[in-house]
Amino acid sequence: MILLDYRDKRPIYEQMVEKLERLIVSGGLEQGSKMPSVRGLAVDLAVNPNTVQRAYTLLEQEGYLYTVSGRGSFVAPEREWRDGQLRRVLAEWAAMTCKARDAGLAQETLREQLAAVYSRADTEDNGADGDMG
Amino acid sequence: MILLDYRDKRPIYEQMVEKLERLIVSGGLEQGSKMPSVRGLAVDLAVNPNTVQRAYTLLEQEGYLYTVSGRGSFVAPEREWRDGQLRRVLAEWAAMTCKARDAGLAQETLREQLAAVYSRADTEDNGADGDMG
DNA sequence: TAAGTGTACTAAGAGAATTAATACACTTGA
DNA sequence: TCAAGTGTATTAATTCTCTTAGTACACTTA
Repeated sequence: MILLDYRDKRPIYEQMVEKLERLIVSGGLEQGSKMPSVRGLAVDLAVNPNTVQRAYTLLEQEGYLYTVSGRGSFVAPEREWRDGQLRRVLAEWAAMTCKARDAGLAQETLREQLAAVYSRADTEDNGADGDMG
Repeated sequence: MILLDYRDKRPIYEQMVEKLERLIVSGGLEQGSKMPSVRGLAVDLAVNPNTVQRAYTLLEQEGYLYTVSGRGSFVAPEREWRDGQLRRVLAEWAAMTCKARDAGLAQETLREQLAAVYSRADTEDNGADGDMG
């Protein structure tokens, strides 16, 4: 199902979350389908069941899975995790905006930057080098 | 000069950075004046010189100090650190905005949120010199 | 040269984060 | 009812990063 990269410095559970998340978003796992059991996947990947459990818990918190105790974990419908995703990012963004406001940045400045970011919708990440002077 | 709080769970160097930063911003240390030497302050606070060194390095990166090897560290002029501060926060904010954009949030949504954040600027009333160009 | 300054490198210690071990609780079907 | 499957909780061992300390080096000035 997924493959672990042992050269990856991140913890196993984090790696699993990323890969499973990607798998779900890409449609590799159908909505409503049953996930492998905690123990099953643990054996499969040769890790401790608790590690799988941790990954599943995180995925559930993000809305990608839902769990029925005694039955198993299942892939959540897209609107569940998509909304959750957006909500989470928006909350984080608002917090950052508060911080910017408190630091003394003017609303106009941020509005300009906002427009700038959306005009260059090509680059990957890290729009850290803007010109503001 | 400053006083360490040993009940504070944060690392010493971080505490020092905060207190010295506050001291500089408040005008408690005059621009261009010489900071205590790394060893001097270390003895004064009963910590290792490297800890002071680390705090000074961070303060320098943030523009609060400048250093001349063999001579000492000095308080930087206000425009240095004020601009640096704003630039840093703005860069962080822009990065976060890129992330929000990539997650699929619409520009309109962020514009609304931006306005919302600035309309409830209630928690702090004083120190309202928001001149930044 | 000597005494002051900041700097670089390495290692020890502490604490948090990660993973493992184990026992418990729920659901289903024979 | 029981057995085999499932997720869950608690605690312990381990690993690892961060912080701090020790020490030696390099630069500036008098």
